[in-house]
Amino acid sequence: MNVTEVERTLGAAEDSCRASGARLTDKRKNVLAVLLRSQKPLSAYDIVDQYSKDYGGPIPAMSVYRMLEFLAKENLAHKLNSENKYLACAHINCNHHHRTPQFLICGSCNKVIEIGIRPEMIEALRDAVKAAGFRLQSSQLELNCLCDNCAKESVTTADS
Amino acid sequence: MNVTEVERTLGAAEDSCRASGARLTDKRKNVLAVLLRSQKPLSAYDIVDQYSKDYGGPIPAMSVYRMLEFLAKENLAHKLNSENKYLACAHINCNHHHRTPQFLICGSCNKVIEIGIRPEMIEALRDAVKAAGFRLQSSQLELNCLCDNCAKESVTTADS
DNA sequence: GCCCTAAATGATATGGTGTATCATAATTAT
DNA sequence: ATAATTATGATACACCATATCATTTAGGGC
Repeated sequence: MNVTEVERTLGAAEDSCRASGARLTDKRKNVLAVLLRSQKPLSAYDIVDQYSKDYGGPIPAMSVYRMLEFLAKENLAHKLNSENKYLACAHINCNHHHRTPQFLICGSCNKVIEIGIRPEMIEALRDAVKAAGFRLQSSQLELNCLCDNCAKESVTTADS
Repeated sequence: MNVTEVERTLGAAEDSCRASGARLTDKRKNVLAVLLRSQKPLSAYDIVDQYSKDYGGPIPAMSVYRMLEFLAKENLAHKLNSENKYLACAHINCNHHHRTPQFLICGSCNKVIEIGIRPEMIEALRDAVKAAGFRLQSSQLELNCLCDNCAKESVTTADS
C-alpha cells in the first residue's frame, strides 16, 4: 500500500475509533501503519523490528502485543492463528458491512489475501458442523493455498 | 480410547506401516499410544510429560517432534496448525479411503473431533479460492466451535 | 487549572515452542 | 562383518507469548 493510501486508511481508522469511543493513540496508529505498509503478515517481533526502523526508536514487544490486541478488537487488524501473524484489515476504508474474513495464504511467497466467502457457503459449513454435534463459533478460515503466480512458477520449475 | 481399542489400533498402525515400508519403532508406537489414550490434542511437550509418566523414563522433546513428523507423514497422526497440537488420526482402524480431515475444536473444553466434510462442499470452497486468484493446497480445516455440551452449559450459565 | 481515576505504555522476568547441530545407537543392505 | 542409512540422544539457542509491577499519559469532575 502506497503512502497516500496509508494516510487515507489511517484517517478512516481514526474515524472508526472516534465512532466507537476507542483511543487510537499515536503508537497504535504507527503499528497499524507498519501493517498497512507491509505486503505480508507480520509477527509481533517483526513489527518490533520494523517499528524501530520506521520510527527511529525501539518499542517493547509487550506493547506491540497489546496494540495488536487493541487493533484486532477494533477490527483494524486480524490475527492469523495458524501462523501467529497479523495483518491490517483489508476493509478499513470501504464501508462494507464487516463480515468475518477468510484468508488465503500462499505457502510459497507468504502472500495473504482477505476474502469474504459467500454467506450460503458459510451456512452450509455451519450445518455440517451442527450435524457433527458442534456449533461453529467463528467463520474465520485460514486456507493453505498457492497464489496463481507461485503455482505457475512451480509448474515451470517442475518442467525445466 | 480404552486399552483394548488402543491395542487394536496400534496393530492396525503396524500393518499400515508394514505395507508402506515405514518403520514403526517402539518409541514411535509409544508416542502414538499416548495420543490414542488422550481425549484431547497434545502439544509436543505435553507428550514428553505423558510419555515419561506412562513409560517410566524421559524422552527428548527433539525426538518427540521427529516422531510426530513421522506419524503425520504416515497419516497416523494429524497436526492442528492453529494450536500447535497433535492428535491421533481417527481412522487408523477403518478401511476408509483417506481424505483430508477437518477438525472441530471446542473452544471451551478443547475437545476435538475429526470429520470429513462432503466433497462437494470442499469443491465449492476450491472454486471460491480459485476465483480469488489462489489454488487451494490443503482442505484441512480447523474450525473454532463449541461442542453441544459446552454450548448447553454456557446457555445454562447465562440464564442462572 | 487541579486532582483523581483509569487507561496506556514501559521494563523485567519467565516459560513454552520449535529448530539447528552434532554425537551416538540401531537397523538394513551388501 | 562392514558400510551406509536411519533413528535417537544431547545440547544449545532463537523465537513466541504472557505475567507482573512500575511509570506515564489522558479524561472527567470540580
